Amino acid sequence: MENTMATKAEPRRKTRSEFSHSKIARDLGTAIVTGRSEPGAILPGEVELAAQFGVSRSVVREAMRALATRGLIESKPKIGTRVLPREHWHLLDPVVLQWMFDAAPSPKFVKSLFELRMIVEPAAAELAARKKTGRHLASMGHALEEMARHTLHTSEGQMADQAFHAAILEASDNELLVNLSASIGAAVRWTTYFKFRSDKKPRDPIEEHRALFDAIAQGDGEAAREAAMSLIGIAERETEAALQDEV
Amino acid sequence: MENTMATKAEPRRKTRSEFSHSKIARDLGTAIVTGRSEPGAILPGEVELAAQFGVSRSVVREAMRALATRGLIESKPKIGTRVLPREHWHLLDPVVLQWMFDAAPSPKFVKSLFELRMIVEPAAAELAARKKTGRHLASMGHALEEMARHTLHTSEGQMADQAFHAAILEASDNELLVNLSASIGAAVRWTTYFKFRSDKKPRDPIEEHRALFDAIAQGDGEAAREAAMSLIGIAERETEAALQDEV
DNA sequence: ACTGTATATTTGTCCGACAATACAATGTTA
DNA sequence: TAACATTGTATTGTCGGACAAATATACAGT
Repeated sequence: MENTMATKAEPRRKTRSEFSHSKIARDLGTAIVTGRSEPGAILPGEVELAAQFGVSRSVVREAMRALATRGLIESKPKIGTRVLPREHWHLLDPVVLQWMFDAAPSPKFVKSLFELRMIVEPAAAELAARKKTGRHLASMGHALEEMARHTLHTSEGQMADQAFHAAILEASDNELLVNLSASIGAAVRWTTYFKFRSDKKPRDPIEEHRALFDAIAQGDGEAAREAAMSLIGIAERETEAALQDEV
Repeated sequence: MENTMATKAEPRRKTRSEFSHSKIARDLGTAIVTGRSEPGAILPGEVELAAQFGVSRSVVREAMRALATRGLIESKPKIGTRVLPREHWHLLDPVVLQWMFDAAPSPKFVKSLFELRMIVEPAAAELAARKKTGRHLASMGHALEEMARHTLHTSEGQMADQAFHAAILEASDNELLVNLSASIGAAVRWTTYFKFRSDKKPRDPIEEHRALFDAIAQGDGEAAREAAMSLIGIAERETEAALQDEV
């Protein structure tokens, strides 16, 4: 979605020039989720914001609409635009999640997120072990090979990692699980990939991935569940390390 | 949120006059989630839609922005506005979920949703049993009393039901679980409340609620998990019945 | 003290115009 | 003929100004 991924291989990947309203939504959105704009506070008026950003009021309004749709703000005539309390935020919206992780999410939030992953993803793996088809196993196997060949230090290996987990979710045959885990997994993985300082690279948990694959291939739901939990545990430790490494 | 709830008791609850862009977003959004606008199709141009709805292009654009934020559509110059394939939709967005259930969701979707609930909510109940505080138990107990007094056939009883489940989620001390389960539970419960034909009212699962409360109060995670699963099973059967009853 | 009214401020909506984009068609050249 | 460059064109993106609607605040009246 957001083209955060910088593949230096490609000569000049079409940047898909970001539109103004999108940029402004991100500016205001990150200000909110990072706490720079406190819940309950009133944002500057639309005309003032338009002046600040050097755009027309229409653009500001479209950005506002995007934020309101994500439960971050609420606008009323004569009142202005108020930052909503945190419990209204759509924290599982992929973009909101991205904004949270682009900054430094609180340890408690990270803990909550991995608590949720510990609930959902092992269950998804178990379902996948029960409902898998040959096609799913083929994509998983292929992705696993690619991961092993390129390692997670290359963008090809990272793509393969994503593909592997996406294939598991697809195999679970539950579109809601796909929706939920995909956005979470994506946000967290990109964070890990990009924020790690060069001297402490995350290791390749290739053995654990293979264990998960084998469990699913053999239809062993319980083993799949445990393998998934093991992988999430690794991811949690690495995410915490990556976030601590920031400034 | 949407004021679908018609409490005939109150004299004239402030209707909070719906804004045009919101109405148009709902019109187009329901057309998409119900399949009347097929994924891949190009919607009419903004000027044409503005004419159809009798509003200005700005209003149409704000509605579009809201839909795009929910992953339903994508707009590009010269191309137009395309309905995105289903896997892009934010199916767990409360409003999208509401739109799905305002119409007749496919049996497979309902099955997926309850599969997810069966994963998440028992886990939340288990967490609540471990992390509960006196304050949480107090609200749960109060809500339970109210439910028993008013029954689910009154709006007071329905509010109490919502409050009971909300208190459990709060007790789990995980804001992401709250976010996830709250919107799902709300959409499904409202559907059940309002779509049931008058001759087949849902029964009050007051015993099961009390069992869940007791398990949490005693800190018995396993019993809480099982009580929650039992309640979801009941809800699933009643939701299916309510949806089948539609025309 | 309370109630109703006036006002001011901010968002909501409208209109008309131009710019940017990316597909389609056409022409150009090897 | 086929690959490539150019132009055309339809649609969204952005702009600017204006008015309408809503509502908190201040004020007047009882």
